[in-house]
Amino acid sequence: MDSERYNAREVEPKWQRIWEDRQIFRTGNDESRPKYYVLEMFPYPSGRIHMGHVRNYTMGDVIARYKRARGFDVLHPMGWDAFGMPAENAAWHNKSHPADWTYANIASMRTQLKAMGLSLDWSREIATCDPGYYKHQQRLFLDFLKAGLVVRKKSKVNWDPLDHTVLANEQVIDGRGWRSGALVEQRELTQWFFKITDFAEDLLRSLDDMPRWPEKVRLMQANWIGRSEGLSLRFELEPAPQTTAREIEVYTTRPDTLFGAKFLAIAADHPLAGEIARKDPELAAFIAECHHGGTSAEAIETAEKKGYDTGLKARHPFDPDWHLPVYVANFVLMDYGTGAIFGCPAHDQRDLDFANAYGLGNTPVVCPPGEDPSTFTIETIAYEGDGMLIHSHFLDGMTMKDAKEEAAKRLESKLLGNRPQGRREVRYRLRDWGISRQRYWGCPIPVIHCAVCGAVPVPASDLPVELPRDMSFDEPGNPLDRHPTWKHVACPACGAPALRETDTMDTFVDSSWYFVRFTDPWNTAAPTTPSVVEKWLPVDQYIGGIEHAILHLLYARFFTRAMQATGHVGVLKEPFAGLFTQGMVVHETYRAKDGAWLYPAEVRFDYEFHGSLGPSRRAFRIDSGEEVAIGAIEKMSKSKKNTVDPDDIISAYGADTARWFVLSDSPPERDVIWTEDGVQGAAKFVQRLWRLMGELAGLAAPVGTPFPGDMSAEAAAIRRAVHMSLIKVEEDIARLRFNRAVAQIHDLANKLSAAIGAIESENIGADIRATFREAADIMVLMVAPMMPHLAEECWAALGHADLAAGAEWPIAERALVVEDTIAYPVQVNGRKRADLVVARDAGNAAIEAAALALEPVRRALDGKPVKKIIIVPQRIVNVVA
RNA sequence: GCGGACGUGGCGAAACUGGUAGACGCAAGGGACUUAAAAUCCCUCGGCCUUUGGUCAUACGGGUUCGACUCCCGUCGUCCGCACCA
Repeated sequence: MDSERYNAREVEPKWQRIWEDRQIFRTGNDESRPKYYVLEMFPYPSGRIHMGHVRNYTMGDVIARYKRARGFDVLHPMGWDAFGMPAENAAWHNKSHPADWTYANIASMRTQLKAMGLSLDWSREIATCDPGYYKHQQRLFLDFLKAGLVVRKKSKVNWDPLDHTVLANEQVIDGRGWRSGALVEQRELTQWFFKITDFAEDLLRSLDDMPRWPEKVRLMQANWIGRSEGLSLRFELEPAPQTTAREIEVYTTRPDTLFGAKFLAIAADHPLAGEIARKDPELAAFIAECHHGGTSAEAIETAEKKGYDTGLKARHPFDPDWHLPVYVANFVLMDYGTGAIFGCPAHDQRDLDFANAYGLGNTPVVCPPGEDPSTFTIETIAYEGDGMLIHSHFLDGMTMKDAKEEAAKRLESKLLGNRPQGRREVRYRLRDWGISRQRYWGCPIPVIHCAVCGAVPVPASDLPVELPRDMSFDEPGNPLDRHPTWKHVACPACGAPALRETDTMDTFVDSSWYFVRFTDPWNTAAPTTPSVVEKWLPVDQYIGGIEHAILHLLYARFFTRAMQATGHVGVLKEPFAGLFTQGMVVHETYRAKDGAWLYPAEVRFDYEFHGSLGPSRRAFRIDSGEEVAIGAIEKMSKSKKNTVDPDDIISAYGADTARWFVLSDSPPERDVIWTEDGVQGAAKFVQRLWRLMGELAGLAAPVGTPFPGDMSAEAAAIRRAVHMSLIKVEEDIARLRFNRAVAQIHDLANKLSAAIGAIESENIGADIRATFREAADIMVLMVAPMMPHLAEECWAALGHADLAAGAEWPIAERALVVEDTIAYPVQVNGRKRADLVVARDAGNAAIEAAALALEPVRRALDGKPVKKIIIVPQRIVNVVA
């Protein structure tokens, strides 16, 4: 028998070359087969792929190859998210140019990806740093500008003092820059914004219509958009010397609690606070103090509620003689609502904390169910739930909902200064997307600033505004701004000397439309070809990390809408019909006595036994023998040295082994633990499958042999197992449950090995030979999406002249898996006691009689009378005694 | 604080719509082959007991049901997101 080992190192490049020569993964734009667009989030070209990429791209590739086999016209492209700060940092450290650094990284990562055997259409490759790409992005910017979707406004921005750049709110995590980790400062700058808030309602509402997105992601986006329905309400101020202002506008979602109001509070940044502070140094000092408060989670958590009494008095809207004090308070935010609130201590914890600190008291106006309104009081814990209105005049006895409605209605029809005093309003937490970045390595914003004409768009014919090549990166700040000539241009409108915008776009802009560009990357005249976009979008299956649940995915959803509004996309709205967020690749950490982290390759393991406690595992340094602490299993990171380089795995075991392993152990949405044992297990299975297919090739009938008329029971049983596996693997791949598909294939391999073992005679029947032919072919085609190289090699060994990658998916014969007997587990009082095999068409009476006749059932019944017998067809029999 | 997810052998896990808990794999132990090793093949592998059987067991405590890993209530723990959003 052929005992040759499968040599992935030789075989894999061979098939990769053949695939490439025959261009079988090229996708045209004018086929009529049903389309399927698979996309994995494109990588940042850091220089090396990591295991996370391997997992991500393998999953997408399995789907792409499977869908191709099922007759779909599959689009599966790849590109590079190539702008961003690491290139500039590298330029600064190594004196290399960001473009050179980036393109060199792309070249080496492309080689690595190709070694994985991914079925990608490389003819559509794009890099966002390529002028041929960002030219179109600038065009989109200008079209958005014309459509009113871009605005320039002065605003307070999050300034990252380490990266010298502006960050979007989404990029500030716990008060720190998402990349640098530096404490973010507030600065006032004039910035370009995309008006994502114009689409807030639609972005929120459409989430309900995205069944193939994880619930978790939709929820995160909904929370982020943060819709609230409330009332804008103006309080009249008593005349006072501090200010000429006659009113304060607050925003509230709880107009039902107006009769519980004890104070008004405005933000430290509120214009009125600023006005009063000019004449009131004590208030000025208080405002300054508010600004110094940290924005970190801990700082907010522990921050005391503090306020400053302005001395102003506001009139209660339902009782002009009722005056409320007006405070400046540290817990009121200027950038939400109107920057002012009314405080109802009994029903808002923050207000209660504040009221208790300043002795303002509280009046409960909502009585929880089951409480006695006459005795219900609030001390230190506010009641924020539903209930019945009390102490509230005309609202008394109403539910919260009715009271909100009634209060809103009255305030809408009540006039203050010729305008309704209250106005219903929907507010969002979502802010406009600030895209200006003070960096070199990004897409230039195509605008020229003219002293006379203002901000003038660069004419479309002048695009792209290209980044200058001759740069220096030895100082902090924006290199483009320091360039001696680049920014000096003539105003396109009046011809006078003018200055280019030197800010570049947030790199999230680049990734907000790349999936659209992939549909027709050859169009040099326009960003998209709408008819082609129509054909391919939406992406049928998008796969990437959960870390992009909010930022990237929300921006891309916005962009699709904005592109639709500007005619670059047709009727489509949602870019990603199906979203899958895969888990991370994690690994144990190892730490020496001196605290140094060690690579997995520097450690060996021993097992010790402690009786029933099970084995314990210890780790030792290979070089010194010193014992090493086995640490937590964590996301692979260079700093903790718990990384495994895909290149090493591929050269040691082959791409198929790596692919098989990342698919096999854990459900794809969960983290997978990378272990050396696991990889070896995968490698062993590669060899085992190769041997098994070799054995079957020797026993199987030639390709194309029909089944004989007479099939033995053995042959029928094998066919049943094969087709059962096929059905399950189809279901599992369709639902992205790759770990189950892997288990199923293992199982079938076990069964086929057993079948071969059971057949020892020299003269194997024609039925068995034909069955083995079918079994081997189906097995190989099922494995092909996951281990494509091994599949090709087996396919050829099995006598096929064509490519497995081009073969059609086998047709599962469902009739085969139906058995003519059914094995029922028989329970007595819900506890399994016996098995019962009956004919498929046996009636209930026959099943009951047979079940009661079983010896273990009689024993379990122990003479007790049977109350009833439950028979669930095809499932179970339960005898209730 | 608010919202969400999760909790099953030594480990990763599986279990369909409420129907045989632990498929499949890893690790481990025993055996075969071998001068030896690797590779390969076979057997065992949740706990306990009086072991052709019984009993307990899906974080813990209750409930619904003929039947619960699955549904409901409560407790504990872990992880994730948001966070003074009025």
